[in-house]
Amino acid sequence: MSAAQVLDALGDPTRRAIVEQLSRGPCSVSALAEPLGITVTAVGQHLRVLEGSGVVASEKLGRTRTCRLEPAGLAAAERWIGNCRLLWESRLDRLGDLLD
Amino acid sequence: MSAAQVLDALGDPTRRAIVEQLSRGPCSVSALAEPLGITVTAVGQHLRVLEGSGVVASEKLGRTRTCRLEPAGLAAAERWIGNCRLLWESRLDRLGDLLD
DNA sequence: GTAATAGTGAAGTGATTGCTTGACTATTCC
DNA sequence: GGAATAGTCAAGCAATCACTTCACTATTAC
Repeated sequence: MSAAQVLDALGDPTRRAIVEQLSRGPCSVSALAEPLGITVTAVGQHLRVLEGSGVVASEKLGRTRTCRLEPAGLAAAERWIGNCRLLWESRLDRLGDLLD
Repeated sequence: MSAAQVLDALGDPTRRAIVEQLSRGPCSVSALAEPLGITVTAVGQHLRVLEGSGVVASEKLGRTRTCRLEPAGLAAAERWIGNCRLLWESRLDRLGDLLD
């Protein structure tokens, strides 16, 4: 669940659409595929990436797999981006202090 | 400077390394290329993507181009991820309330 | 002026990737 | 039992992508 894996996973528009859909609630594979206009096979491939990065979790009950968001995965990416931004902004702050 | 463009840009390990380097301070193109072990041409191509997404800004003085981080671009991606996560977490909270 | 430095542009290449089809394996419903 | 449903696996394909080399244009240094 490294930030690198998560950002790799979020670097694709279809996977972002899946994440957006899952943020509104758990979902089956075919329910994810339908609004995207792609096959369930394609969704399965994206899910493998999303699960591998820790952004999504799923479990199969009977013949349907239910997918849900894994907030900790998203949080890892948020921290990476936030850290870069804050590092830079603190530099800006120090520069501001120097100018005062 | 849409979140989609920023996440597309951050979906590549080399571009993330460039962002990490720039978070420690402004940098020339060749100074970015050296630790990465790639050509300045390759860095220039990545910079075009990063600038197009609003994560990086640069200006050319004389013959050297100085690149710096643009915090607003990173913030846009943070907001997108945070929004997905919070939407889902608030659902979890409501579920918790129901169970009480 | 000449030489070295910093970067840009065009073209090519090999690898990756997002997606499809077709065949197959459970599971549920009648 | 048989038919429909939900998903998985293996191959294959077209497009994108990250990177290179080579040629070229400023700018700076001697």
